[in-house]
Amino acid sequence: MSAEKIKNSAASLFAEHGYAGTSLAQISEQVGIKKPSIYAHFKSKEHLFSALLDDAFASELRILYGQSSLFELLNNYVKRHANDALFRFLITSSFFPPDHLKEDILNRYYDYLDAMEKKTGEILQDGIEAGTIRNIDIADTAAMYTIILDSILVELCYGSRERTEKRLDVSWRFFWNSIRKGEKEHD
Amino acid sequence: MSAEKIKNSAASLFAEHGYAGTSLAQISEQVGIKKPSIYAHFKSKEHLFSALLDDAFASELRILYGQSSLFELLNNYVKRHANDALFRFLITSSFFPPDHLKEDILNRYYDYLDAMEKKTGEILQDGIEAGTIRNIDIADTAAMYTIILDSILVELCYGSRERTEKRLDVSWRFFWNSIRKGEKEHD
DNA sequence: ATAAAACTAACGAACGTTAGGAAGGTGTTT
DNA sequence: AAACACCTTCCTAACGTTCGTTAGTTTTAT
Repeated sequence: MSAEKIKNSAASLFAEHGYAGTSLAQISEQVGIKKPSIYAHFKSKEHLFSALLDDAFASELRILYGQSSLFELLNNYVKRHANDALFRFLITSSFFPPDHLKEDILNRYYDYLDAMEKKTGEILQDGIEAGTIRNIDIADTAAMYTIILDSILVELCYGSRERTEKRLDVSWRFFWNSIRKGEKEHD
Repeated sequence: MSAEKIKNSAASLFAEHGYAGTSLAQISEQVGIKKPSIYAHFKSKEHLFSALLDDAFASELRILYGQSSLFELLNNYVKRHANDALFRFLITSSFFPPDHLKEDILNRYYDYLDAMEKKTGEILQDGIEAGTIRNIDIADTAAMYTIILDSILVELCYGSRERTEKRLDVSWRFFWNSIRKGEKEHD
């Protein structure tokens, strides 16, 4: 299916150069078709972008709900960033949305964050009940987890793998050290 | 001076719409001159952008070196974001640089981060010697501080003041709680 | 008088988009 | 089985607009 090829190319190009910085000519060239052929599959540049957004948010939610470990979820983001153009597209578009979709994207992103804080809260609650996590304030801790996640996403944007891994290591040690159960809470 | 007016308008437009998303027509219109008049002050769109970058990095370093409190430095970022277009321009351009300057910006941004981690390390060292901070690993802690800073910058990008303040509050409590001296380290 | 800073006019290139038609496959009617 | 209409997908050609930029000229200030 050529529509899928268009989506793939568009996702990686939008992710790298942004909405305004990506032309239909670039996309069609990467796919190997002529520029107007895109219109056989998508009504406009905006519609193509919106279709990608739908895919990206849906995919992200699916992955989120399949996760049950806070560390693995973080790790999952790092791993996917290298190969998943749709994921990179989503990060870029959330950080830097085109004008006409700013509000829409923001709302959907906040919805996603809410879903994630809810999910995070559930995992924390499980940990408390299982006795592996101290009796922390769940809302605050979930918020702190989101903070760490965002900082990981930032580092992913800059593209240095080693910096990201280091950041993941440091932030997780701080975070885990703050919530884990144990007689000695700092090393 | 009209060159300054151009810089101001360009900074806020670049910050909001990005390099590719901002046209010289928009800039000149906001300044109140005709489009070609920009060329009396800047050789090209790229040169205008580069001039802004120089200003922004210089300004940021100056502010960084004038700071002596880790919390105040964070707070300073939040406060400036509302009024300082050059600062917003710097964040946007660092997160999402135009292609032809990607490498240059990245290097300068890393230099800035290094300067900040160094400065952070000094402040932490002072705190340890003064007895207000525990005997933590300075490099790790400075890295963690940068993580928190980045997450604040992310939230600033999304523009919700209250979310930013909440994030500042939560992250600082976690951070400070992890490094401050005190018989009881968690509430 | 001289130089800087603004203007009008226009350039070629690139943009997103539309019109109109050719090629190929699918299913229905004779 | 052959002929038909139909729809999808791709094409070429071209549209109007906007882009960054240049040339040449006039205004403004020193």
